[in-house]
Amino acid sequence: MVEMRRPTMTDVAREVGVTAKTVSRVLNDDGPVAVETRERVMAAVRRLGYQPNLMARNMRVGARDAAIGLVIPEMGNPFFGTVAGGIESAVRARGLILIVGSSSETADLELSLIAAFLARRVSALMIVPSAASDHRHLRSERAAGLPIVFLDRPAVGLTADSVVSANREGAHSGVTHLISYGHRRIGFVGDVPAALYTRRERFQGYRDALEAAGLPFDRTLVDTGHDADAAARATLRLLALADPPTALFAANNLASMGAVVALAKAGRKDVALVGFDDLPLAEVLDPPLTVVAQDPAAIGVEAAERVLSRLDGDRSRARRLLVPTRLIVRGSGELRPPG
Amino acid sequence: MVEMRRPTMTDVAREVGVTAKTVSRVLNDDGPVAVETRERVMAAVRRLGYQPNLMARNMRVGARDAAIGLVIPEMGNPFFGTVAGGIESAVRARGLILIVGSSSETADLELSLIAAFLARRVSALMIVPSAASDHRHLRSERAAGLPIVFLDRPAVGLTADSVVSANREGAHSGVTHLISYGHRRIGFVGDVPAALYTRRERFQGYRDALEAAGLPFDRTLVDTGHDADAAARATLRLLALADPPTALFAANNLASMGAVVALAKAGRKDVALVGFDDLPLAEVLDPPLTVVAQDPAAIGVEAAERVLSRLDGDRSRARRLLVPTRLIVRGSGELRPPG
DNA sequence: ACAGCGAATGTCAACGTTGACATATGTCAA
DNA sequence: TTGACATATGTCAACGTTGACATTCGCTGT
Repeated sequence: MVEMRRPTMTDVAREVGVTAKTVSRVLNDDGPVAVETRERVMAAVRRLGYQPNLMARNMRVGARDAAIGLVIPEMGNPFFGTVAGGIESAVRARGLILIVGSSSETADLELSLIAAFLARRVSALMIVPSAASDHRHLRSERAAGLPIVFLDRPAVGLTADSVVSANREGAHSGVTHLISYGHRRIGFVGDVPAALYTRRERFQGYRDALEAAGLPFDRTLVDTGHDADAAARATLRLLALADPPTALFAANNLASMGAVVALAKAGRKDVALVGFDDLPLAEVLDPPLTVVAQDPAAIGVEAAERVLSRLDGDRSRARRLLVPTRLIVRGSGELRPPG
Repeated sequence: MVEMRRPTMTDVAREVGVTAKTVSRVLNDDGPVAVETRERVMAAVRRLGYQPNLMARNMRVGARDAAIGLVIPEMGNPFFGTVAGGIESAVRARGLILIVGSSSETADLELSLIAAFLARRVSALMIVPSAASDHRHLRSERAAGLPIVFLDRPAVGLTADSVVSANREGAHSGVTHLISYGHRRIGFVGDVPAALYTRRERFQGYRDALEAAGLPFDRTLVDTGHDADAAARATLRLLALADPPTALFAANNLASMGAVVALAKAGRKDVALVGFDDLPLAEVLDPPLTVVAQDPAAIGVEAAERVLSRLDGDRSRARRLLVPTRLIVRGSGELRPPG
């Protein structure tokens, strides 16, 4: 099998006996072309398996690629997958295509992904920033008119649109819910402190709720796990305290999974639990898991619409959009403290 | 704020007082450049915020884009998300970037995504085919040397590499497991028949297992649900039969979720269940869910390695790679039939 | 003193496509 | 018959980059 060079417009043109420009006219429905010529061109296109070269086209017309670059921390996490799905469905009608890269939650990879996207002249950037990243370097791009929207977490060092969950409010409502069922010692299981925006916001919501109820903040009730296993261990440490919590607030989906597993394995069906972010099968757990549900698809859709309106020339100032959360009451958050 | 034109190599060159070629040499570490010139060029690059234009570069050098196009049915489904994650991690070291599009399980969208990828001159295609698609149109690309690998489901009308789960074997082992616990009437809950490769294979594994055990095949025990809700309804229909199954085999993750939910809501903890594809939290369900686990990350990694070796010039004939499944015994599949 | 050489840089064309403009042919009204 | 005009096509250059080749300069060895 001979390795064939891919046909160009010129090849098609030669085949038909016209110039490349005529082929271009046919393919772009530009200018007048005789019906018969059009047909012969299309036939040659099919016969040769011609595929237009978007790189050359974009370069010639000085246009950016009809693609949107998306940076997420991990592909496997269904939260981000659903966000990406929301974006895709929202931009599809515009003929835009999504380029996705995962940063593994590192600033380095995030940076090189962004560079890769910029080198491909994407039409817009959508970024879920990793913990330690800084976005000052994007200022010149923003000045050049590139739409940049941040998702789930806001930009650092750059004024730009962002679409995030109502983290603080959501955490506040979840913790307040536990308090309303009589709990006074409520554990917090979340990500590594400080670094991550969502963790900070949700933690603040937790503290606000305690304070609003006149409950003391006890730092021994706060523990950390960056994945489900670590969260499970953190949960067990909290339960082993001399004066243990009667309820837990898990600040993200992995923390929730860890807490659920730890409670189940320890046979502790008496400990109340509210998770941030919904989980599949939460309703059939024992007890069914009460959660503060986010709406990842809506985050994606809203962010995509922000991008589209920027592409349409919206020059209004950058906005932060809060996507509301919803408390879903299922059982685990309505257990009362013993005694 | 003035909308700035993005700087080109020529702009950088003018700034430094050299020609574009010298800037090119600096940026590509090509040919000799005086240390001082190099430094001044780099300074100008930073000052202007110059980003190389990959489209122009690729066109000039006649190279394909260092990107891989991936078509999956849905972004939100964690199975495909994990597959994509596996691919990404495997190709990252090669500096390749992933372009993902979702076909929503339709042949039309799949086709237009593939066209979009080809127009961008991706270095390789990775495709999870949708139900009704045909891949004859890719023959010329394959002949031109483009690596094309199919995942989860094989190609139709095209000889190409594919990486799929050991569906038939896995289903066989799951059903055989149920049989070994004394079940003789085993229900099958899966996708819409016929169309989908995975459904066909798993169904065949189910039938093979019955036959190997000398059990009759009863078509009334086979029902269909294309999503979790539909699968839940299918499960309830099966349980309502005059002579109902004592065990169920759920042929994919959504079917499993539907079956789990239906059994839980109906309070039927006596019905045995084995699911195909693992679920998060399966271990803490009541009873814990026994599954035939796939390894989506491994599918992604294997497929990516296939692509990389093809890119490295491997011209051996197309292979189908089976990624083994693993029976994870947790409880739901070890319930014995009543009586 | 000078050929010979390597280092540093420049010139030019080309990748595939399309915008701007030019040309050729046919049609129709005056 | 002329010219005005629309239709159909062609020519040329340019997008930003880099390969091939040319030029300039200072240095070395003889």
